[in-house]
Amino acid sequence: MSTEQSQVALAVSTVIFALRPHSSGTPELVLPLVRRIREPYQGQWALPGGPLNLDEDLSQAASRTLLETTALEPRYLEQLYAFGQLDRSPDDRVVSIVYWALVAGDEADRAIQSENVQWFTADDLPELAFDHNLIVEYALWRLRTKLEYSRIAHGFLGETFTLAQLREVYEVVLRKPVDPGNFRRMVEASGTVVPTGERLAGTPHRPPQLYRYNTSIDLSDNGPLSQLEASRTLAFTRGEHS
Amino acid sequence: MSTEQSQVALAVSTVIFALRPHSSGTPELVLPLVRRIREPYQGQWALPGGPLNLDEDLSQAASRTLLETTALEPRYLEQLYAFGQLDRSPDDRVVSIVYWALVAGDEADRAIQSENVQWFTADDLPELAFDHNLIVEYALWRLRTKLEYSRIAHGFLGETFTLAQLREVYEVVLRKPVDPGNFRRMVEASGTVVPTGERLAGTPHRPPQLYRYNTSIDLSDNGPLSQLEASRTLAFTRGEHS
DNA sequence: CCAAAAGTGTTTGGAGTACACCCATGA
DNA sequence: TCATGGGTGTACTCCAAACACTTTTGG
Repeated sequence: MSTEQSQVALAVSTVIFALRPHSSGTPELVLPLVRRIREPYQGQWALPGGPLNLDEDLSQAASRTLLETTALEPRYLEQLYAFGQLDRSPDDRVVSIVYWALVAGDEADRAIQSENVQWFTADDLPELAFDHNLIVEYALWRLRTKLEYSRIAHGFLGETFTLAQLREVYEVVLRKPVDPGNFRRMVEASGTVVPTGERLAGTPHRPPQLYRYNTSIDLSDNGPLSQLEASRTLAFTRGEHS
Repeated sequence: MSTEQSQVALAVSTVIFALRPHSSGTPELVLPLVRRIREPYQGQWALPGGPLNLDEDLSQAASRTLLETTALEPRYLEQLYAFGQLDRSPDDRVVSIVYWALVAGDEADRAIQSENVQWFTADDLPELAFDHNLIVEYALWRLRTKLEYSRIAHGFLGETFTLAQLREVYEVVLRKPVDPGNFRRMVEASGTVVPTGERLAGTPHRPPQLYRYNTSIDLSDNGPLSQLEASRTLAFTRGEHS
C-alpha cells in the first residue's frame, strides 16, 4: 500500500456536441477536437480539457475549457463519467472527469476553427489520443439515450424555434425519422415548450408557430443533484442585451 | 490561472446498500458508515473511502474500501458521480469519486460491526460529514430509479432465491407494494432469471420454485461502458467452493 | 378442511404508432 | 391552383396494472 501522497493527476475534459448545417440539407452532429502539441500522442486529436484549477468547480472547469477551445457557452452541461483506468495514459497516471455539453448550432458557426481546433462528424472520428474514442462513444450513447426520455433537445437550438426544427434535432441525433404529428403531441403534452405567439415568415408554405423553452421546468432528471452544479448551467442566461 | 501543480486531492468513496432482516418482518434498506477519527468532522459518521492508490483502478479502490470496512464483496458496483464542489471540505480541496454497491443481505449479517463501523437505516441517517448526506440521497435516488428499469435487484440476494424474495426487494427499496402475479410475468419475460428446478421446502404453504440469476445477460445498461470497469464486477464470482 | 402463499387467466385503460386528412401560405 | 409543410383527427397495437381465480402445501 503506497503511503506517500498520491501522484494521480486530475483532469477535466468535455465532449461538446453541436448540430452543423450540411450541404445535404439535413444537419449533422459534430464535435470539436484539439490537436495535441506534445507527447504523448503528439499530433493526434483529443478532447478539449486540462487540469483542474484549485479555485474552480468541476463544471466550471468544463465550461472554461469549452469556452477556451470554442469561444462558446454551453446550453446544457452534464457530468458524464470519471475515467481512471491504469493504462489510459502511457507514462503518468491520469484520472479524467469528463463532461458533455450541448451548444446551439447557429453559434457553432461563429466558433473557433484553427489549425489545432477542428469540428468532426461525431459518428466518423479518426483515431483519438488516450481512450477518447471510448469516451466519445459513451457520450454519444448518453446523448441518444437521454434525448429519448428527457427534454434536452432545445440545447442544440436558439432562443426560439419551430417544432420542425426541434423534431429535426431528434431525427439527426437518433438517426431515424420521427412522425411530425405524433411528435407535436408528445412535445405539447410534456409541457416543456411554450408558444411565443409569433410565426416564422418567409417559408414557401404555411408559416409555423415559434416556441420558446419553458424555463420553469427541470429538464434533466438528475434527482437530488439538481441542487448541485449540474443545475446551474440549465438556466439560459445568454446575452439578453435588448 | 494557477500554473503550479494542482493540489487537488483525489478520494474514492462508496455507498454500500444491503437489506437487513428486521423485527417487523419486512427487511429494511441499510448502509454502513464509518466514524471519523480525526478532523475535520471528527466523531461524525461518513461514507467509507480513502485516497486512490497509484496501482489500482477507481472501481478497485471502491471494492477495496468496501472490503476493508465490511469484509464483504460487492455483488453490484457502479460509479455514481464525481463530487468536486469548492467548499465540500473545510480546509483542503478534495474531489471524491463515489461508487455505489449492493451486497447480499445474508452476508451483511456476517459483516463487521464495531465501535467505528455501523449500519444505519438508509432513509433515516444522522447528519454526516462533508456533503455525504447529499451523496447518499443521490445514491438512493439512483438505486430506486435504476431498479425500475434495470434488473439489479438480485444483488441484494444470495445465489438462489424465490420470486417472493425478489419481489420483496422491490417492495422494500421502492417502498410500495408490488402485485405478485404481474411481478412474476415481468421477471419471467425479462429472461433475467432461471428456475433451478429445486423448491424451497418447509413453508406453511405451497413450496415456491427457486431461481438463479441468468449470468449470460448484461443487467446494467451502461452502454459502451460495459467494456470497462463497471462490467467486471457484474460477474458473480463468489466462492463456489464445492 | 382451512389458511396462506404460489401461480394462472382475464379485462381494461393509457401510451405510442401509423396514417389519413384538412389548413395556410408563397409562387 | 398547386405544391409543401403545418397542424389535427382517428384507429390500432401493445404493455402494464388490477384483480379474480385455481393450485399446493402445512397444520
